[in-house]
Amino acid sequence: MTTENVYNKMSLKKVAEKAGVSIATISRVVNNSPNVNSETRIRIEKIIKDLKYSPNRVAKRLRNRNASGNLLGVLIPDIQNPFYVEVLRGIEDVAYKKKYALIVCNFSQDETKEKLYLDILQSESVDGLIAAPTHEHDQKVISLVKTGLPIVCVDRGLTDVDVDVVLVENRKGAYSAVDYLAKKGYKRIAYISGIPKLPSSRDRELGYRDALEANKLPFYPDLIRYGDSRHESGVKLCAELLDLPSPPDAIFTGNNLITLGALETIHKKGLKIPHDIAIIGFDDMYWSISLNPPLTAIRQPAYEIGKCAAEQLILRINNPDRPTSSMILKTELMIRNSC
Amino acid sequence: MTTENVYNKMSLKKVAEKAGVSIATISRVVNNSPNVNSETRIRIEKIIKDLKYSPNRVAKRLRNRNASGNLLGVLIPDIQNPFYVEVLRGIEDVAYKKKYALIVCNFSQDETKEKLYLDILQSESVDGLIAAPTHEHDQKVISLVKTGLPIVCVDRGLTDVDVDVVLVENRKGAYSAVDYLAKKGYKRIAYISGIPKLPSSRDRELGYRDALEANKLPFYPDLIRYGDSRHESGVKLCAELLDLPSPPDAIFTGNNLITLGALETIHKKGLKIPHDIAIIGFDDMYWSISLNPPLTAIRQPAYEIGKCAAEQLILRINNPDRPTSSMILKTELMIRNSC
DNA sequence: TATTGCAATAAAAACGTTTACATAATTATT
DNA sequence: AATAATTATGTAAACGTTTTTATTGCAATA
Repeated sequence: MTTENVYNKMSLKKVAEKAGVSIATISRVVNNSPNVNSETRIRIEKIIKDLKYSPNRVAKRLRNRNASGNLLGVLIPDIQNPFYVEVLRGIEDVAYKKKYALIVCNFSQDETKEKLYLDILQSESVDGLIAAPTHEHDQKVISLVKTGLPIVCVDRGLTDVDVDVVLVENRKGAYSAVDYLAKKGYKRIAYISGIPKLPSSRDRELGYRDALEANKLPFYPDLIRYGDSRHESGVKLCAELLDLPSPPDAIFTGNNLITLGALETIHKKGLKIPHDIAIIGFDDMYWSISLNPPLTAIRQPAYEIGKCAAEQLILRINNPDRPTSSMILKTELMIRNSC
Repeated sequence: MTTENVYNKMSLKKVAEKAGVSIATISRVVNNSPNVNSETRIRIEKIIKDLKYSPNRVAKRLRNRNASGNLLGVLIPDIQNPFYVEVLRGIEDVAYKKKYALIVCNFSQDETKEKLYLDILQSESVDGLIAAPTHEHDQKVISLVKTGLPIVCVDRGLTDVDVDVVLVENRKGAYSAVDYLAKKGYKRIAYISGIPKLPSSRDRELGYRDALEANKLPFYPDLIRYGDSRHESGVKLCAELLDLPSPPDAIFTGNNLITLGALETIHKKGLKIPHDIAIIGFDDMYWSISLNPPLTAIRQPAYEIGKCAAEQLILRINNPDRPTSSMILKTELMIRNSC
């Protein structure tokens, strides 16, 4: 285990020595600043290439804190959820194009972890942050916004503070799911909600209730269950519902992971979908078609959410004074065979 | 949009001024260095707390490059593959415990992107790197290893260089899958391979051939198809196989995404699993049980791979001269109903 | 009392940049 | 031809740390 090359890393200084010129000049050619003689520029460019010099991003960030460090922070609640993976892909694709690297922090719905990661991100002087806060009163994120750090919230908004946000029509989406169920003739429609303090969960509940009302279906408090947006919640709450004296004939699941959990329970009980129980999920997955049976679901444009968020963020970084914007993306009902 | 607090960030200097003492002393108390008067220490600790000082990680990394920067790089080939997501979770859990942050780079099987990300990672002075290189002769990663940067490879090894590695018994795993198929009486077993230049794909092919031979089944070159480890590969190559004059009666799929793609094709064609065609996948997913039908698969301990890799890496960072190690983890046959 | 040793602290350099300012050399303007 | 304006380059400070070296004060030793 030799460590020969570790200390070989090039620096402006070394290039400057080689070129017999000051480091300022090198810096100028690296950054395409004006006021450098074109012959010198060409000569230096060659040397830079020969020496394989590339600027040190750490020094750069230290020097110009919060600008041109080319580093973005991403704070997501649950990397196990395919929805966030897609969002991440969207972010990553635009970040890559614009030469930004990403510090990805997955806080696993754990507020302590979230706080720690936000501190780290700040301490790393990221140029900007894309975050899905734990809830709309997330103090830590709010104070970070107040700090002036460019931030875009995805999936979840923030109250009491003016911030860019990209969301999805949760209420409408949920409405269309439950309405579809009702129109199909299901009478006892249950809702398994994700973490109730999330605005998105609440909006979906609102859509659920809207649709019941619009279809003149009674609302049974027993048929709504609150979980924590995880697979286990789906497993457990679905079992509770099915074990009810008068169980539901259809279930609307609040997110990806809950859907998967609910399916697991249904299959374990040997129930037939949609004959014994129908199911419709909020959040589609590209392999929903391979489920048993192919899952009918509300598709969120996850990739686009990430893409828009990253674009918004970069716009804000380059122009901190632009007015804040909220983008609300549309959902889509993907009809397959689970109801 | 006020930016009031941006420049308020505390620094050693500001704390030192407040405390009427030099920044060296502050640094010493922050790092629990010896030789500081215990009264002074207590007094300063209070001030640090009052002022909410926390050290700047960027400056720290610039000062001690490649040590105690508390930043790790992760280079993964495809974030859409649930396998890597699990690996990432494993890495993240141990990183979090040891106070490391992660720069996650997903190169989407794109070598250009991979190179760029490796440059960035190096330029960010990460303390160490966990990587799944594009293939075993990956020059860029090899040269990075030679540089002395602590690296551990996951899922894929590296030739011509001594590096820590955590792998899985690919050949044995594939063998047990195909052997299971053969013992069940399937005669024409196909294999849809991931990218053939990956050692893991080749090892799985070896296991496939071993099992055919051990079960005295003929090897039909037509029944082996090479793809690129993506969903689309599974869709397309599975269709090719099914359209053969004499199609296979069972398919062994080389990874997660290929499995999902193959399932999609099978379902689209209206074929019944396992009646019309059997399938067994390399890589389990926690929702495999919810597939149609529940999928029989070879489980890789993905989370553990990530966990081990991160542990190895941190050990190496703390002791660069320890001998390199390779960990080979076991696979497990998860029997369900797809064959 | 003069020397030594030790503990506590300060001073300063270094990491690799960018940039405001200063200076030198060249060109344009009158 | 003298001056102003412009261009090219250099110098040095700053970003926030850690660490080596230097300095101070004080107690212990002879």
